[in-house]
Amino acid sequence: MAKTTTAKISETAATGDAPTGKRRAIVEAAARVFLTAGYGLASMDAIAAEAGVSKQTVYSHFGAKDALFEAIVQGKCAELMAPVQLPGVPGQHHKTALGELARRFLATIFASANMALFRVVVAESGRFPELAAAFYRAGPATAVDNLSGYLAELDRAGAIGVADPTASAKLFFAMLRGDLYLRRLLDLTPEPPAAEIEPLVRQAVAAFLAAHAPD
Amino acid sequence: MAKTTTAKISETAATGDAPTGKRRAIVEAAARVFLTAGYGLASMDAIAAEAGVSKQTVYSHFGAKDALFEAIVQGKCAELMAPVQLPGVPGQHHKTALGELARRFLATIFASANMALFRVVVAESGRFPELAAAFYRAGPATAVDNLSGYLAELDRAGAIGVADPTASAKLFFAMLRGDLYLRRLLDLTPEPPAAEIEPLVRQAVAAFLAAHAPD
DNA sequence: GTCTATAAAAGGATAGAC
DNA sequence: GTCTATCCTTTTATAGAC
Repeated sequence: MAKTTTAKISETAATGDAPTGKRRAIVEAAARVFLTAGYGLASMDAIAAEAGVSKQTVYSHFGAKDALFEAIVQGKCAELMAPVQLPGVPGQHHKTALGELARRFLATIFASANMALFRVVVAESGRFPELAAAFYRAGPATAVDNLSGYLAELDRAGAIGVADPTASAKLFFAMLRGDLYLRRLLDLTPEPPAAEIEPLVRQAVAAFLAAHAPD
Repeated sequence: MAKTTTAKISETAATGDAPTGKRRAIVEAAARVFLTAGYGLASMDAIAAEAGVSKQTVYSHFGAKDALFEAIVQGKCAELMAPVQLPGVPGQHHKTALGELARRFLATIFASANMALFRVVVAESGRFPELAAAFYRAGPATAVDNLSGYLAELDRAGAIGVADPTASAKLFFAMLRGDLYLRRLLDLTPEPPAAEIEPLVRQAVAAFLAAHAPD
């Protein structure tokens, strides 16, 4: 609809960005297809059709199926883990701060888009080891780094007792993932509402603090 | 080799078991191919070749690709989770018993064969929801059931304080999986030796007991 | 039951016009 | 840059001989 006929509007930046929006359409379509069908069963035909462009256009932009897959997954890794940052408010009590972090963490990792990404990365970890490493760095490793710094502060302040901040941070997130993470990975249960994660947060924070009493 | 020519030895039970051992060969070959390539990229040709039989023989036994996949995964689910049973020795101290259970649990879930199975089940959970459910029941659910019964006993005996045995059992296994489970899922690290899981066991048991003090 | 073809379709990738 | 049409390979599944 709305043909521009022969007039060539120069809206294309040399390398990357939206020629007419087709590249963006391809990226979004590829994300949908790859994250639902998986790498093996996703077809370039299906991606082109979903994007509303020809297959050749897809190849012009990304060259090959594996390159397109890598581009999609790398992009998703960068964007989806952003919310899991440091506790936030500086003056608040550490129990409150940990609870806040826990809620944001669980909301992020249990989100359907994030679960779909993780499933695909896990499935293709053998064929695309760099993607698995990128996912781990962008997600779990970043979360642990942030929390361990905060735990070290709390230990210095005498609020809690933490001998190995990194190990304790890993333990904290592990307690939060819990059994529900397995059920989400296996697609046995839908994205849980806030009411359902609240008991998990309480259990994990309480257990963590009990295991890290000061002194 | 060793032709039986026309003589038909009646060693074939009506439905399931080894005609000449070919069915077994197909099952083992299909397991290898499916667990390394994944469902989408695994081909019936590759399975037949790996088994050393013709493709038609594979189809004669299992009918279709998805049926073969289901048979393989169901079989693996049943066999691989067997070692994760109750603590074992009846008279021992609960701290020792939990440590023993923890070691067996981690050795089981971190085993390469088990990780490969889990990756495939996760990847295909959308297309084969029954397999995902079967895996969860045979593995995590069974482990939790066993432990929660033991925890309830310990609580009645006053050894530890457990308000919700199921929730506490889930927490225990969650602490054990920890960060290393993610790294194993993503194939970022090989099967860890006993020396590497020992600190995790100690950390988890200590934290669990600290969080479940009696009274 | 098992094998050697073969059918029928789908997939990744490319050529050439506009 | 984008499209249509096409090449070649692989794939699932089946027919028919032994």
